[in-house]
Amino acid sequence: MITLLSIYNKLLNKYGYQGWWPLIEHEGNNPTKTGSIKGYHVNDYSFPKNDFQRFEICIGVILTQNTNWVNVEKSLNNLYKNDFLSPEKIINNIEKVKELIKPSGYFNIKAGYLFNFSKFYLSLKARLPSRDELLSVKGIGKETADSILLYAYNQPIFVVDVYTKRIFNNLRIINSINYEEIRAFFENELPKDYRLFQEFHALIVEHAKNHYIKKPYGLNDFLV
DNA sequence: TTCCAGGCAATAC
DNA sequence: GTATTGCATGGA
Repeated sequence: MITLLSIYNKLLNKYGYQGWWPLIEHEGNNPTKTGSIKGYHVNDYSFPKNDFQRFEICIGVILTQNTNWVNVEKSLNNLYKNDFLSPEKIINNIEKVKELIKPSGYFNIKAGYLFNFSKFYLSLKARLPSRDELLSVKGIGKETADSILLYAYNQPIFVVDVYTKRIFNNLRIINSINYEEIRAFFENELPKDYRLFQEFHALIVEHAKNHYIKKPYGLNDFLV
């Protein structure tokens, strides 16, 4: 009997704690994996520590839509150096935002997304948003909403990305491309622990980068 | 040069 | 519900 928990443990044994979500406003306790951001916090789930870190995570989640994380780091550093990692600054000068986030691609579209989210974020007045509220913001789809809830608000919501679908369909553990169906499967099979969900999703991404980029996917996959 | 990257919205069936 | 397309930079 293959359980999701057994797969999680195999991934953890092989790749170790991933330290997600990386933060630039924090001296991490492990070396940077790629790029310039060193704020990976290995086996420490006490982040975000404050509202600044929470907002930074949300911005990073939006910028990394269909984009390499190293490119997102460049944009985050640009925003940080120019003191643009706040909703007030973002809604105040959208043209400057476009310039600063160019490295992470789709900069015209994403600047609009950051504007929409910043307006929404301010309207919350620091309270926890619901999933439906997040999904009502143009630019926030299912994966982005769930990533924000899981990593910025520590809510036990399982994030389903293209890698999750690729790996678990390939292993014949699921047979579905439906987002909500897959999310429900993981959330029902696993203990509802946000720390487990954060680590599991990060490990899925790491495993996919190693074995699920080039076809045939997962040849000799050690997970099963 | 080509391919890919921690998606989303709009559109067409 | 599912499939297709535009959005863009930068690294392998």
